[in-house]
Amino acid sequence: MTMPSSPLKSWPEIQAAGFSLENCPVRDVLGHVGDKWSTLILGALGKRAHRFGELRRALPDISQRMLTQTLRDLRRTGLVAREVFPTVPPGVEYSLTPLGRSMIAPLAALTAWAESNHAAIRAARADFDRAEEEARAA
Amino acid sequence: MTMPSSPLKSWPEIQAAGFSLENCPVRDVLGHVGDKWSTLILGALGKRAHRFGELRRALPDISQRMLTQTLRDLRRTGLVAREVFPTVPPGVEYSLTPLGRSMIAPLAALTAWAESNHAAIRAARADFDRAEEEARAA
DNA sequence: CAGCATCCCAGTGGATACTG
DNA sequence: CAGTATCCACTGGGATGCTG
Repeated sequence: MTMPSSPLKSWPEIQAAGFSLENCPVRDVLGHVGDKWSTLILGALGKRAHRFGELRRALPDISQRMLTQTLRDLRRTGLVAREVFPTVPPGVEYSLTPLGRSMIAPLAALTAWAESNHAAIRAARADFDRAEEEARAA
Repeated sequence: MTMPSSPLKSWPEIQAAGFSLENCPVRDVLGHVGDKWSTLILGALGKRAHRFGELRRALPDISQRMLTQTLRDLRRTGLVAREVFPTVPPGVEYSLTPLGRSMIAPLAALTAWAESNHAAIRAARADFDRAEEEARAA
């Protein structure tokens, strides 16, 4: 997702206008949720702690740049913990913090919703695209 | 958020690796969640149906380009309905579909989580940034 | 009023190469 | 092994102007 570096000024008005959108943290969280990789990483770490390389293998399509960066972001938000083992070769283990674990439930609720409604969503998409196609033909 | 136009091939492995991430619809939904504007629009429409212009006013910072585009996307996913009133001047009303309404609950669960934990998140960020600052100083 | 088209820049994220 | 650094292509999204 695209999070603006400069804070939006008018969110107070926005949230007043409609929803439970706090100043920033909500956006931060939703940013992670919408992020292509964050949820995948959170999911993997939800199962068990992973080493860096394990995560790479678990998420075949992620570049190490994105993995590093996303992990950094998740750590910064307090969702993921990093532990370094001063062995040779060095090992680094990532795991969910208590905060991160507490997020799994609501996140899972959303993905569960998505899964149980994915038929409807696919149908809606198909309908929409078909209707659009017809419109273009006319 | 950034959704890839070309589907990822290896998600089967990815989801096998860790989480309940269906082929695509879940990503579609999470994309909307992470999107800068979708949740705001969903929230506004969750309160009541809005006209195009009302939405613009409710979301002061959105450009009409993004509003149009996001609404289109939400309609395509089946979350939002559009009704045209052939009046003069023409009026268009947007509202949540039943599917859209059913999504509000899990979405609200997540934003609720974010809100009740935003203190922890802010603290984590501050800690992280401070530690980083120290590291740079050293 | 609602919304499409064009232009354009900043930021995101991939590939690759290098380090502790 | 676990990153960091550089380069670069792509696109998300803002501003502006036009149409039904």
